[in-house]
Amino acid sequence: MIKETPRQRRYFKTKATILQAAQEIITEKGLDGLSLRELARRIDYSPSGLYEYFNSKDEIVAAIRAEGLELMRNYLKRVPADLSPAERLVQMGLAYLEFAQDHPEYFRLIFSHLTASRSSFNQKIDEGSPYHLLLQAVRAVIEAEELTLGEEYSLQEIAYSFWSLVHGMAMLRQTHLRHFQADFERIHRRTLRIFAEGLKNKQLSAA
Amino acid sequence: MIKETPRQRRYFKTKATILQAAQEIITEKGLDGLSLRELARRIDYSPSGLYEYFNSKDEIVAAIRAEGLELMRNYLKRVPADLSPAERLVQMGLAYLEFAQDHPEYFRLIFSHLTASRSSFNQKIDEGSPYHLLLQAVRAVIEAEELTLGEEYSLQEIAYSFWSLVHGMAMLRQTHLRHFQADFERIHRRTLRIFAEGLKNKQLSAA
DNA sequence: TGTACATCAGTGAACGCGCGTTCACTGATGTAC
DNA sequence: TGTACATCAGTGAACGCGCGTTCACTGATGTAC
Repeated sequence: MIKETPRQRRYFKTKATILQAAQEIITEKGLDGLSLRELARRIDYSPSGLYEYFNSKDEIVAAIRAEGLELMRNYLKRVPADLSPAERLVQMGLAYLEFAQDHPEYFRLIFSHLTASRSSFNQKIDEGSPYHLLLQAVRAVIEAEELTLGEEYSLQEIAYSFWSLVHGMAMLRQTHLRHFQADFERIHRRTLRIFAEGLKNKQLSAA
Repeated sequence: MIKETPRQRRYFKTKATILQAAQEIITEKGLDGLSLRELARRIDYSPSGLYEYFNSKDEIVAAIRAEGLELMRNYLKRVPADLSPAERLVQMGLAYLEFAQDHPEYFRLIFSHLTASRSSFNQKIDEGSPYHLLLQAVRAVIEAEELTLGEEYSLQEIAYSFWSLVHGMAMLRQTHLRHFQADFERIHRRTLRIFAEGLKNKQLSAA
């Protein structure tokens, strides 16, 4: 194993400090509110000093986006494996919503700029990606019920629909319904459950 | 009827020109790309001249947002009334998606800043608002089937779910899945149909 | 262990940019008699 | 219809701001002998 020199340790520590401060600013003021000057001010640094660690502002933002994506993955992976497939799918959706609620700025950051690496259903899915986790959960429901899907409405399309549903809930809650008071948690749980139960319906492909 | 003076006519015409140019810029470069200087340049005007018609940049943006909302309403109102209630609901969702696809910048503008005027399910709904149109379509489906809803999962919650579904589809398509190739139109139609048919299921409230 | 040197981390000033808004102004348009 | 005056639409320069990035630099830290 390679030993870390003090210099390297210091380097990584500073880098982490920068990212943390940047994340705080984004949380407080949104992505538009992030400037290198303020970032430097916050950690008692000169703006030019940041260029020792990152080549541009974009690079900093990209690093934070990656952190956010990792955090989101963790929310989804935290869902227990020993639930019934349908209930697991529901919990998956709720975890997605919880992430969006707990870390709205990460959520916005991820979806405002990060474009999917795949460009069609045929391409290989990045294992461990949020979408992959979701797709597996949907697959488990289908397989548990020994359903055969209509050729048209494939597994991936169902996963996409489920994703759209929770994504829309998360987005609306953050934007248009920001000040709307309701027991969203209960509504979401009920809706997702109906969706998951609906998957068991043999007539899926007949619509 | 009050006669329009030439001065007034000219005034409204210029105002419209400004808004149109602003809308074009937003379409081309997004909201962040809109500046009063460029706007003025485009219509051969000085930036300060704009203040004859609007008190601030925000006022211009707000005017455009209102236009966008009106346009969206038109998309939804265009859905024929003589369809079966379920099919009408489906068409409503597709119209929403079509609007988002045709006018992505309007769509983003509306949902990035415009906050719902209501703050709970109990408050009165603004008639003619997109949400009101949607809610009526959902109501028609329920009534046509003579269903009684479980007390918990009310009409408005169903409308909210449907809205979330189409909203998520629209958002994902514009952001994360921007470069993803698929027959979205077909997938959307199928999914919305399943949703609408699902509403007829008596067990709705038992989930 | 001490010294000479190389590398490194961080600074401060400056560049060049575009922004929204204000304000004193002027020439054109409309109005009253 | 002509004239004197008021109103109006639009200009151009300036204010004050904050931005990302570059660059010559310096003092601190590490390295080789």
